[in-house]
Amino acid sequence: MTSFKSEFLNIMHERGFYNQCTNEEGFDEYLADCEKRGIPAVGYLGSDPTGDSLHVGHIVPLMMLRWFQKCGHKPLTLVGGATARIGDPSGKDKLRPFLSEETLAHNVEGLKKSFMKFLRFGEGKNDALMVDNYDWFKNINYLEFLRDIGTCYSVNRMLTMDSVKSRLEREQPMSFLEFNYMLLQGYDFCVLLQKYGCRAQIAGADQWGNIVSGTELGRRRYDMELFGFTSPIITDSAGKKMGKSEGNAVWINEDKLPAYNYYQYFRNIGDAEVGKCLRIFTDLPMEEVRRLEVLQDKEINEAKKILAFEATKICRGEAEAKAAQETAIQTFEKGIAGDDLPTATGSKEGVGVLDAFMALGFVASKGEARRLIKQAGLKLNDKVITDENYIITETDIENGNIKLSQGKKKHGLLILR
RNA sequence: GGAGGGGUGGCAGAGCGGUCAAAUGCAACGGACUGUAAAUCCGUCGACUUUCGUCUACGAUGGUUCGAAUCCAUCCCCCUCCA
Repeated sequence: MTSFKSEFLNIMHERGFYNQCTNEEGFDEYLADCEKRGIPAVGYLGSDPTGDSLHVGHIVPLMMLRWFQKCGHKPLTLVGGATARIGDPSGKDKLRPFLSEETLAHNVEGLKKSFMKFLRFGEGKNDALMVDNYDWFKNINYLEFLRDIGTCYSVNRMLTMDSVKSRLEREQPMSFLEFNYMLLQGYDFCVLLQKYGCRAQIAGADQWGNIVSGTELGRRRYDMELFGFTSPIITDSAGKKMGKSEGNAVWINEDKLPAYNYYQYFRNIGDAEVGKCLRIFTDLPMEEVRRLEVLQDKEINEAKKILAFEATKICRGEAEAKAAQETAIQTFEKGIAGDDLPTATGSKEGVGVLDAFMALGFVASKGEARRLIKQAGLKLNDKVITDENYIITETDIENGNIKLSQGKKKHGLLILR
């Protein structure tokens, strides 16, 4: 096993966060030196506010930053207010739609909330700081920018960057606007270097090109070595990106997804993913991870519960995680309905089954509910519903609840009032 | 500015006057098997009512026709090449 001098890189390697580094030895030396002298190294993670919450796919670099902080270093979280106005061409075939000012402002707030779940912000020497690149880009002078920064970039080189090259190869259009994206991100890095002494950028593997853009600019323009460090893109055993549940993204912010659903996402993870997820999505010590990931067959469910609980705890807090877990145990193991299940309300006069499932949001239309009934996919208090015209009334209350289920995994409560 | 190509359901992508609610693939969902896993098999996959049926939908608006996603006109948007 490779051994690094710095605690941070050792952890990254051991937990499966390590994908690629611009200069492994140099970065290791730098970090080890900081750690030894008790001076925090400064590293940043950038994210464009193209949505109003991050989802599990974004957690990987966030967790890296979390460990970075735990190792005594100082994380910066950059919100790409400016870069979101451009659109990162990496991995995209099309120009992104422009976002309105209101949407951007709303998204920035959402992003900040997401960040705060994973890092400790404040004024202390290794507390995290939030910055927005719109602050330095909004008043930038185009001519100066071109002369200062543009001279450091060779178009020949830019054309070889993957984000650009793949577009050209697939004969997809790329606007000049997007072409400039890497200059902005490169410039960000250097601004943070000058303002905060930031020498490291941490991100997902898809950001490699943009990171290199920054390290090269740092060397050319400021004669400073910057480090880039990326995580692998986390995929499931089928090779698909993780982070979708029931066709929807698994959001970090609670207003986008209840803790119970968040918990269930991890509870339902594939066997093959358990070890990987324990390393990446939880803070559990490695001895514990190693113990859990070797569990087989039914026992692996215990590992999944711990994974789900620990992951939910980080993102939603311990109380929420406990409530979610309790509800899951009640619902799935004891067969009675837990309190944290999604609920819908209906009239005391009685509610048609089709409407009840609509109200819970389990089905998008009555037609869909009918189909599911034909397929024996809907249940009322664990009994398969066969009559689509059935009216649910108070006589259906069992154990104090009316439990509605779709398939085996989606459960909800109906409250009559 | 000139020439050409294109805009179809969550995505990809057929259809090119009726038999089109629209092939096929992916995704998604339900069932069987299981462990709230994976793989596999079966089924479903616009809306309303389910029995017939009705309505909305193939960039937008008009038109031709008994009948249009399919033809025509105008407009909007996208792409490629040339200048």
